[in-house]
Amino acid sequence: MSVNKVILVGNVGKDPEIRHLDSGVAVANFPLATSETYTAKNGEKVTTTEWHNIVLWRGLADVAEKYVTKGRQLYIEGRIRTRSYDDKDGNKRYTTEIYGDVMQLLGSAPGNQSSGGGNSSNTSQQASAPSSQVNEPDFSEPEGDEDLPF
Amino acid sequence: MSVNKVILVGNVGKDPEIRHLDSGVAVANFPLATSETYTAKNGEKVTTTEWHNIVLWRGLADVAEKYVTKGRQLYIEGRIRTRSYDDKDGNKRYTTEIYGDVMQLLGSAPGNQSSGGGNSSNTSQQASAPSSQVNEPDFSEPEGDEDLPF
Amino acid sequence: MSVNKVILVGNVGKDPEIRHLDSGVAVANFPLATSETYTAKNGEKVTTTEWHNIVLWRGLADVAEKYVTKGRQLYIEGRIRTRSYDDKDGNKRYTTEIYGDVMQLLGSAPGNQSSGGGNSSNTSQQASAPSSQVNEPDFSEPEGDEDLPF
Amino acid sequence: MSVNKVILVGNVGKDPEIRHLDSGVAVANFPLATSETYTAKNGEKVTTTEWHNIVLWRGLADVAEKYVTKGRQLYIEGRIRTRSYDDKDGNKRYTTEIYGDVMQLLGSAPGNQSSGGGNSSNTSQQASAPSSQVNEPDFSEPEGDEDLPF
DNA sequence: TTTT
DNA sequence: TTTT
Repeated sequence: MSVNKVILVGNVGKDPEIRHLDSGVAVANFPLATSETYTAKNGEKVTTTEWHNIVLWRGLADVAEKYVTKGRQLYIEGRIRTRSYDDKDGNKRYTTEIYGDVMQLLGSAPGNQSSGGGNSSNTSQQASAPSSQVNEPDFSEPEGDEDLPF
Repeated sequence: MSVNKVILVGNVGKDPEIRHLDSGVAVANFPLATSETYTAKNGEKVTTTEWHNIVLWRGLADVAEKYVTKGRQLYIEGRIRTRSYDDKDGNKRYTTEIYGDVMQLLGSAPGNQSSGGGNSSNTSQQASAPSSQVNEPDFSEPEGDEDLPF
Repeated sequence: MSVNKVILVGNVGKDPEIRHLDSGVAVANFPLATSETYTAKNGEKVTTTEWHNIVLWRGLADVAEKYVTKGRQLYIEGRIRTRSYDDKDGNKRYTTEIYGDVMQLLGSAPGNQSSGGGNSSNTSQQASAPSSQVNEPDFSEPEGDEDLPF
Repeated sequence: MSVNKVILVGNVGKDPEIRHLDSGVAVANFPLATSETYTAKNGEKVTTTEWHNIVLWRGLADVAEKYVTKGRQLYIEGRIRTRSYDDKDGNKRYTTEIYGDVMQLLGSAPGNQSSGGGNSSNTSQQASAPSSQVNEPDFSEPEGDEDLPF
C-alpha cells in the first residue's frame, strides 16, 4: 500500500565506482547533481545544487560501467533508501541513497561537444549505447535484490 | 536543466510538528512510512519500511496541521533535500528530507475504521477534510465512450 | 532513450471488464477519474473531471478482477498508449489508453464509509484486500531520529 | 483527492506551432516521440513509437518558441487532457493532449552535433537557454489557466 | 513527425 | 563532485 519513487535528471559528478559482491553481483555508485535556480529578493540569481548518491545493481551497474562518465546527463528513476552504518567512533550514522531501477543516457557525452570539455575519449562507444530500459514482450517481472545485504 | 522529483504514497508515523519561523512562515515536519514486501530465498515474506522526513511549508503546513494525523495515508510530491548540521560534538552531520510541493489526503482517517486503531478522536473533522488540491469526482458515468471499442 | 510515464490517483468509474485473449492472457479495462478544482474569475469553484481508460494485463488484471470496484480509489503507474481502430463507417479513429504497470489500492472501499455512498455491497472482501505491491507499515515509531534536529 | 501526472522524455517531431489567443496568451503545440524497444519472440528487436500532443501555455510557450526545435530532446512534466471536438461531418471526436507544466531542454540541440543533422541554425542561442523551471524563494503559486477555454 |  |  505504498509508493516510493524518485525521478532525477542531472549530471554525473564523478565516474562510477564499480564493485562486485562475493556473489558476483555488480554494484555501481556515483553522485548525481540536480540544480535549482531561483531569483532572490535582491534580484540576484542563486543556484543551489543537490547531490544524490546513486546506487545501481546488476545489469544497470554494467551499463553504468560502460557508458556513464563524469559530466554525463542522466535520467534516473528509482527509490529512496536510507541505511545506517557505524562511523569510526562507533556512532550510528545514516546515509540516504537512490537505488536506480531505470536509467536513460541523455543528450550526448560531454566529450562529444565542440566546446572543448574534452575529458572523455570514448566518443565512439556512445554511438552504440544501448537503451538501458527494455520492454520484454513476455512482461517478466524485474528481478529483485532480495538476497543483498542493503 | 535538471529534475529532482519524489512521489510518495505512505502512512504518517507521528502527528506533525508545526513551527512558525520568525517571519511567520509555517513549517510542518512528520515522518512518512513506505513499505516494500518481497519474498526471500527461503520463501518467507519480508517487509522493509522506509521512513521519510517530510517538510511542508506555508499553506501545506497549515493543511497538515488541520488534517494530517498519525496513521493517515498520504500522497506527497516533492523534492529531495539533504542539509548539514552540527551535532552536539560539533561534527558535521547530514540529514535528508522531502520538501513536499503537493499533498493529497488519501482514503479516510484511520480513526474512521472499525479495525480499532483508535489513536484518533478527531473523526468528525476528517469527514469534512477538503482535498488539498482537487475534489472528488461525482461518479457520473464517463460520457462518450459508448461507441468506442474498449 | 525515452520515458513515457503516467502517475494517477483517482476513483474507478465502473467495475472492470475482464477479458481473456485466446492465449489465456487476462486484460482488464475500466475508467478512472481524476479531478481538478479551480476558482474561476467570478470566484466560483469549478471542478473538471478527466476520465482515463485504464488497461491492465495478466497479474494486474487478476488483481483488478478481485479487488477493483466502482468508486474505489487507486494509484496507477503506467504509460500512455494511443491506438487506432476503424469505426463503424470505416474511418480511422484514435483512442488513448493508460497501460498500468503498477497498481495500489488506496484507502478503503467506498462501501465501508458511514457517509452513505453505498453503491457497494461487497464490503467484506475489501477488508482483506491485499496490497497489490507492498504491505502496510506497522507504525512502530521511526527509529534513530531522536537525536536529530528535526 | 486525485493526481494526474505525466512525465515524458522524448524527441520533438516538428517545430512548435505558436498561437496567441485573443487575450494575448501564447499557446505552443508540437508532437513529442517516445520509443520503446523490446525483443520479440523470434529474437528480433522491435521499436514502437508513441506520439504525444504537447500543449504549452504562456511562459512555457514562449520558451518553446525560442528554444524548441524539431529533433530536440525534452523532458516534459504535465497532465493528461482529453477534449472533444466536432469533425467535419459533425461527429464528436476525442483527442488526448499533454498539458506541460514543466519543461527541460535536454542534451544539446541536434544542429550542434558534428554528425551533420543540420536543420538548426540557432546554435548560439542554446548556450543562453534559460531554465524553464525556476524556483522562487517566495513560493508563489504557479498561475493557472482558469480563464482559458480548454 | 523524432531519436538511437 | 556535475551542469547551464
